Amino acid sequence: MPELPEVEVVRRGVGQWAMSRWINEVEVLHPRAIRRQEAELSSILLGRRFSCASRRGKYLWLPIEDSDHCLVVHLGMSGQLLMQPVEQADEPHLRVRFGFADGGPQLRFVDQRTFGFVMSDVLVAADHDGRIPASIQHIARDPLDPAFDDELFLGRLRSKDAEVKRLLLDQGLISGIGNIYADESLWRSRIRATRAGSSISAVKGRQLLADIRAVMTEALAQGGTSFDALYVNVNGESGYFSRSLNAYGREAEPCSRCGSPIRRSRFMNRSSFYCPRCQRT
DNA sequence: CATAGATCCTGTATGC
DNA sequence: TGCATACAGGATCTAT
Repeated sequence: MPELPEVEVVRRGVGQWAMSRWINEVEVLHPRAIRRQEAELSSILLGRRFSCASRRGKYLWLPIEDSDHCLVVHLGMSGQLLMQPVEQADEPHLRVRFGFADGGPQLRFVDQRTFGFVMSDVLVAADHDGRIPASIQHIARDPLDPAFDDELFLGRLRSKDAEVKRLLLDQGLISGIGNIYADESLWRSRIRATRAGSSISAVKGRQLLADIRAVMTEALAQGGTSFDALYVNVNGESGYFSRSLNAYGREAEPCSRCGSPIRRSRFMNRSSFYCPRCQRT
């Protein structure tokens, strides 16, 4: 599932291959993928160029040159942004095609489970620098953002009685974390997912934040190696299986720290993996 | 407001 | 072999 590191790899790929090229085609193959705004999408994009690729948490956006608009992209669970040659056959779950006047590789949005989307949006002033899409103003900065406010996050985390894992998954509190990196970060910090945010000490909270950054930075470093010129290689799944996971997906396998079998439990309609010995509370 | 749970979706894996 | 069910989970919505 694409989380912050995977989305960042996509951002770099799109930023390298889809910028400053005149857009002359927007073809929508599935209305759900664009939240039913086909007319807006075409009108803001045709005859224009993307100027750069930005990201906050799991959200990507591509500002449009000489415009207040942008293309917002969320990969959901199974979304992919691919750069594909024009002659390449359509993918089975191709949802939107963006073609360029230079006849070079197309930008394609492919999504099996249709939780992802691409949509047009207006850019508005952000709290500090630059502008962000209006629809993601409620998304908190992510832990790799230089402007992320550690103390603000820790204060909010420690003021809530909700379970710490749910708080990590709350994109309004800290963005970019999904089920996999939540489990991995909690494993590193030896914190049980069900613990209340208010029970986390300031010291432990800082350690958790450091572990979140460490696991994401390591994943990003590994994701970057599989990058290919014509294929923005982030389908979220293929990359991360090659990574060194300590908890996620390792039910019944020995904890790499203490040897106890990793356990799995249901939580928030999804699986949680943890070491019952290392993560006592 | 805070919190907990349901819901969207479809390909793959598993059970009988 | 065939059919039914479980599972994956990001974000949003609903109910309490």
